[in-house]
Amino acid sequence: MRKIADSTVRRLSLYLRFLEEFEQQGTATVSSEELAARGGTTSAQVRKDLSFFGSFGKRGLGYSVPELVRRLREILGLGRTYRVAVIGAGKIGSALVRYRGFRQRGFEIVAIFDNDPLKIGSPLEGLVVRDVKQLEQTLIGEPVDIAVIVTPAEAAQGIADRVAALGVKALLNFAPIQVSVPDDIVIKSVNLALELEVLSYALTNR
Amino acid sequence: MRKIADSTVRRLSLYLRFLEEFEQQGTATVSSEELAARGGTTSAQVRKDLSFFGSFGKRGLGYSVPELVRRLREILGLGRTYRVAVIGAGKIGSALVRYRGFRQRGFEIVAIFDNDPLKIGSPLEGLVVRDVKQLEQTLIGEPVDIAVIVTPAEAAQGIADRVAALGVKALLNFAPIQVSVPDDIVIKSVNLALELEVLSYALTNR
DNA sequence: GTTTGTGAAACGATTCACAGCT
DNA sequence: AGCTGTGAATCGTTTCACAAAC
Repeated sequence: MRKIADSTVRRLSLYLRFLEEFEQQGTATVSSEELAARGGTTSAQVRKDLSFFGSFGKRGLGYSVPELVRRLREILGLGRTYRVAVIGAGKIGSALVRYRGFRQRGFEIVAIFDNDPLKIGSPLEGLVVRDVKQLEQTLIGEPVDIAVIVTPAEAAQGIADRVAALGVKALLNFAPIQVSVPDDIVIKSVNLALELEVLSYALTNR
Repeated sequence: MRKIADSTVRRLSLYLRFLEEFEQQGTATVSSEELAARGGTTSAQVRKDLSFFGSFGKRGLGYSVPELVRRLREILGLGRTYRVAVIGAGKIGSALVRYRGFRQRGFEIVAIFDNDPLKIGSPLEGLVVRDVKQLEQTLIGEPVDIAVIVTPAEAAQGIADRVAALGVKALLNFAPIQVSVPDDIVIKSVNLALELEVLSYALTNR
């Protein structure tokens, strides 16, 4: 499949969210214009984004909401559930495990790890915090699709290397550090400090 | 000042992080090549990014680490502290308040709000959770620079409107929804569901 | 008449490549 | 000799504009 820009995929995910709202309201069809208004983009952008994957609309009419929802779910690979491991049971890690949004969208957290003896063994949302030393032995038996790294900066690269060696193909990194992984592994980073500095820049230069 | 691309600002923030490491190690100078290797980009990109703001290097030599740190801090507006209000004392909101990284980088959380009577009045990291009804009366007396929205999706737009009306010029939104604000207000969103769907897409299309 | 789908044009960001300084 | 700073070239993304479908 042709290479699709990250920005396009992100917008598709947004469109899907809006379409789900429209579906709930019982709206039958939607135009690229309406979708664009909702997402802060242009109708041409919406049509171009969709056109990479096919022709889902009817000229003069727009898009069938249920059909486009179905197609976008398919494109984004949301027809299945993903098994997720969280590494790090600190503030953000445990907040993520408790967060309902994950499971709701098909991402099931199946294990959480930490290296702090005070945390290891304690219960967390139906799971038990495991010793990160058991990462390999746990994930070999019960592989996961996605690893979420929520460790301090110093530990993040080491964990990334270990989960990569285990064959995990997707990482979501919350550690405030640049983590490098082999080409065949996809990694997305959420870097709070960086977002704040972008705001700081914007506040400063006006 | 000329419009600088968001991607450029984000890289500057990364460079700063690396330079701080170099500084701690006592490294005196660094080349664009070294900085690029550390950040997963190219030396031309590093030089171009910096060139928007001036000429900070010495040909044949590279960049003075302490000087470039100073310049980047200045460019990013990190010479001051920012007052931050967090709206929403749920899982993620309270994790943010407890997170040390904020204050370390000059972002001081001065108030946290919620609408849940069970949470209102309870202590959190030296603060007391306030009733979100008191948002206006609190922030008029003690204005903040940045509001962090950590409410459920339904409440996010309303909160954004209220803080915008209070003159807050920067928002960081964690609610899984597209929030719209007037042009003169800068907003950055961290959307977990969206990041997961980008991973899902990448896992599906390989 | 309305709205899609899409080549072509415009725009923006990255990479190249080299002159100029140390 | 080494490395920066920067115009020029390239590459990628967004916007335009219109023919085709309904």
